[in-house]
Amino acid sequence: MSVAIENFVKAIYKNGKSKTNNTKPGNIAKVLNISSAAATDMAQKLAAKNVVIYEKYQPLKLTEKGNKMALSIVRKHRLWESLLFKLFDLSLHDIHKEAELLEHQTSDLLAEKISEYLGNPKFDPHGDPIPNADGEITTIDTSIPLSKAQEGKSYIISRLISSDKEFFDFCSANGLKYGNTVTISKQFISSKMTQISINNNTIVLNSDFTNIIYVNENN
Amino acid sequence: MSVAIENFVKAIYKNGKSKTNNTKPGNIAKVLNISSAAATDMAQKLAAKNVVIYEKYQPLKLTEKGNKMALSIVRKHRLWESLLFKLFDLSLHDIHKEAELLEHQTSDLLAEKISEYLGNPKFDPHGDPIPNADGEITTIDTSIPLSKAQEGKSYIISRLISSDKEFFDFCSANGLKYGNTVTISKQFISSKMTQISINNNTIVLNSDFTNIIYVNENN
DNA sequence: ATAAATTTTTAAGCTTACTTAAAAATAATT
DNA sequence: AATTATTTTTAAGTAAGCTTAAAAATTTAT
Ligand SMILES: [Mn+2]
Ligand SMILES: [Mn+2]
Ligand SMILES: [Mn+2]
Ligand SMILES: [Mn+2]
Repeated sequence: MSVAIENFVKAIYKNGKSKTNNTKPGNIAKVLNISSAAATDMAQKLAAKNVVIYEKYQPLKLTEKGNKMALSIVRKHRLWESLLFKLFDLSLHDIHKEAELLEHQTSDLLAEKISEYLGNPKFDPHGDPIPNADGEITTIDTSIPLSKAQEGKSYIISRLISSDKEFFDFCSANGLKYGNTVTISKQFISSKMTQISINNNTIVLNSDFTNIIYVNENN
Repeated sequence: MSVAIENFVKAIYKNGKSKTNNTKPGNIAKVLNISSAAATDMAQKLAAKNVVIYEKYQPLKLTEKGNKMALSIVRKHRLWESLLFKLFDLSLHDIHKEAELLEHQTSDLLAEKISEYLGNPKFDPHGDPIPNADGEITTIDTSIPLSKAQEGKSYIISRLISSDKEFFDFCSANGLKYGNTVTISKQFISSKMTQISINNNTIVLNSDFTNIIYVNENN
């Protein structure tokens, strides 16, 4: 399967999981920066290959085969991110960009070696779960967005759901990183802002940020 | 530049260096497993891009630009081989196969990070020199093939010039590996065989092998 | 030097992955 | 419910990177 197909299938998978949940060709096209026409075309070709279920004007769905494909690519992506993050001094944004390419040129054997080397990690540096070699995600995600965290409580950062450079730069500059502890000092309900305390600093975040920073309770 | 172009340019570079020294389209085609027609076609396109000098029926030559390209890809290939060999339990044949793909999806930034992580190595696990970031090979290769080594002398293995799985399997099974010491017990001139001693074992190698195993004098 | 064999080039055609422009269907608004 | 706006699909076309088959040039052998 080509790089174009792999990215297409992965985009359907990811958009199916995200809360917008829009897997129509037009949306996939937007994500991949191609025309809707190209996306429709690809969808029809993948339907013939039994990777996608295509019905005119309907959202795209992955077949069992398509789902396996997507999870295999996601696994490779997240393993690469984990390895690059561990070995090199690179930002979350940079490792994501590199992994976006490397994921398509990685044999199953190499993926196993990377996983083994890292001690078969269950999460990547963004906090995203890494599917196992059978394409299964066994972990259960109990995390909530910062916007829903309780005032006064302490949490551990579990996910940074983004691929935006500026966001990651901001996070990195302020200690907002997987595994670090934050305390919610105030939730400004009407203005949808959240005031947190991290590393003895106080930061007020708007909802753009508090909706993509996920945390787990700190027990 | 596409993967096809990068592999093409690299093939011209490598064939220009090898002793057969045949960079005509037909030979490049054979190396890349494509038709001669495809190779001629590509040569003409790359001439238009100022990467290759193309004259009908003549060997292909790289321009300065093409040479830089080739060295950049070779650098990435050899850095990947070095990294994979260091981190994982993979054969020389396997790391070569993986590097053949990864080399095309590696930013200059990532290449720098890999190089730095490895302590800016000058040779890869096959003993091939790694060009620096400016595309220069600064080391001088003083090694000679085992077939030309002197009876009774001791040498250090410096290069294994091949990409054949069976060859690497044989080498690995017999301790024939970059950096190891061999002693030449006998050169059978007329039959072109060489008897060596390595790890207290005696092995007789034919010229297929002694021409691709290179060594340096052990001072 | 000629003829035969081999290699290279040209020509025509295919698939993949795109594009833009128009037509058709769906979704939103009044 | 009808109109309008938006989205999706179809249609036609392009570039890259291949293929095979035939023509042209070079190389080798006689
Ligand atoms: Mn990522
Ligand atoms: Mn990708
Ligand atoms: Mn190699
Ligand atoms: Mn390659």
